[in-house]
Amino acid sequence: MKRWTTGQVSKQRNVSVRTLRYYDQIDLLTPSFKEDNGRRYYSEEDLFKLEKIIILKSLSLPLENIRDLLNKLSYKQILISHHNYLQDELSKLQTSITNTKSLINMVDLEESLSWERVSQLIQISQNSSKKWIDYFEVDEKLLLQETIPNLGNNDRTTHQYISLLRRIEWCIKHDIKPESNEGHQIACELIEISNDTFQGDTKLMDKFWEVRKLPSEETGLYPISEEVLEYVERCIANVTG
Amino acid sequence: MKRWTTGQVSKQRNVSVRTLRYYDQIDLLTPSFKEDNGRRYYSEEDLFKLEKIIILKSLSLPLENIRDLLNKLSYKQILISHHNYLQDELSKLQTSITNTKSLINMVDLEESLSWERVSQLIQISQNSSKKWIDYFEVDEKLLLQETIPNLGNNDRTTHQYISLLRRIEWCIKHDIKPESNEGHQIACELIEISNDTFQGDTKLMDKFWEVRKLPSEETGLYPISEEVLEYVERCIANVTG
DNA sequence: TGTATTAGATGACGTTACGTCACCTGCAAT
DNA sequence: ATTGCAGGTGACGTAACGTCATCTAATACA
Repeated sequence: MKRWTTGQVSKQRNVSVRTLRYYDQIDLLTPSFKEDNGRRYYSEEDLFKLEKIIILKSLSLPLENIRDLLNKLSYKQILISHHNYLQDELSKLQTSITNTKSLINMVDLEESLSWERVSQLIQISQNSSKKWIDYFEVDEKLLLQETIPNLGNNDRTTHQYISLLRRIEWCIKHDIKPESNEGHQIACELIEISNDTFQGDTKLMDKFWEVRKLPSEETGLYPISEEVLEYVERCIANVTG
Repeated sequence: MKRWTTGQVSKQRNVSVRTLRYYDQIDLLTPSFKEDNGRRYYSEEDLFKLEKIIILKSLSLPLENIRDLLNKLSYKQILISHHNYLQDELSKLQTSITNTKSLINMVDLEESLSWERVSQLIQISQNSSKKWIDYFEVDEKLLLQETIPNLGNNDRTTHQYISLLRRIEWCIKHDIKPESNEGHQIACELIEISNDTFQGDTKLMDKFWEVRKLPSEETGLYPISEEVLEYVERCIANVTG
């Protein structure tokens, strides 16, 4: 029967010798053989046990709990809970990534970050976003998912869309009416982008703007103030009406 | 101007009050206002700083290092490194998931697991010992390396860059011309490293050196003096021209 | 207005999962 | 014979807080 020393196990399983000694000390993994000279020798079974420990540890389970669990759980049970854990982490990671992308875009697009905006964005992504899409029908979803700028994207449309929002904010700040030339210009560009996005489906477009008006905590969309939304409505009404 | 107490920040950003006090204690995040009664009040700026800290911490960067470079890195640089990190985690997770799945299948199919098989599978997913610094760009590494002494960074390229810069400074001090033998040698090594770094992308390489000419407060990069830059240009021109 | 209930502050000690250090031992190799 | 490892045993150190006990000021409410 094969036996391994601490050093060999250490190299093989990428844990420190100290760790092995520690595990022995706290009675988590005691090597099957211990000779008079005090040396530790690990059996194949021990290695499996170590592997179990490593997996359970990766679930951020404290060693004390692992010790209690080790003999009660089968390898399969452990693997399955590990798998579930990984899946959880995966979805967390994915929202984290979109979130980070959004922030990067925000830094790019806004000259000065306001805490309010950033914190809104962070908050939204903390309670699992992506809810806005639930307001739509299956077939509508397909189109939207691909085309709606969600700030996590780096595409041109997103940038255009956001720079338009910035321009609107600027207009509001400088008291330039939606009925002015600038407002007209903005409306035209908005319509162009929208046509692009919704591929001429005006009904869907209207519905989208309805959803837009809901609070962003609910929809998980990039937060747009009431003022801006009103401006959009008015300048578009001015053009199309 | 808005101010937040420890409790409010704690709830908002999901960190414990103890943590905030600790960060104050170690001079990592000292609240902008501290009243006679001893209470801590955080400003908007403080919140941004906290957010930066949280992100850098997620790269498993020790708090001490975070303190040293918090002011030297822009929000965007931090976000991008974070993004790199997340991408890395994602691919690690994905392989981890696949491996776990196949292990579960193995347990299902073979009544007895052989250690050899299992260990093969697990070994693959382990060896990526990236350090936090690896999530930054080449040029940012220079800054980091300089800011945080004894970084223990094994990145050969960064070391080469720094030692070359030292050599150039030495040459300037001792009035050794870029057209000299030593200058020639330096140029050759520079070109070699650059080729390595940018993998033959000369455009990117040019841009790299262009950016270097801007003041470092603007770029947030490792400051290289005019003299050194000129030396670089001259000795490279001497070789390639 | 007085009082009860918090929210906040300050030490001080505890915690986890090891790292690190000093020093000792048995054994194979030169 | 000695030298160089690979192994061992305490003992202390560490990071990033958690968790008391105790005190004080701010706020809520009767």
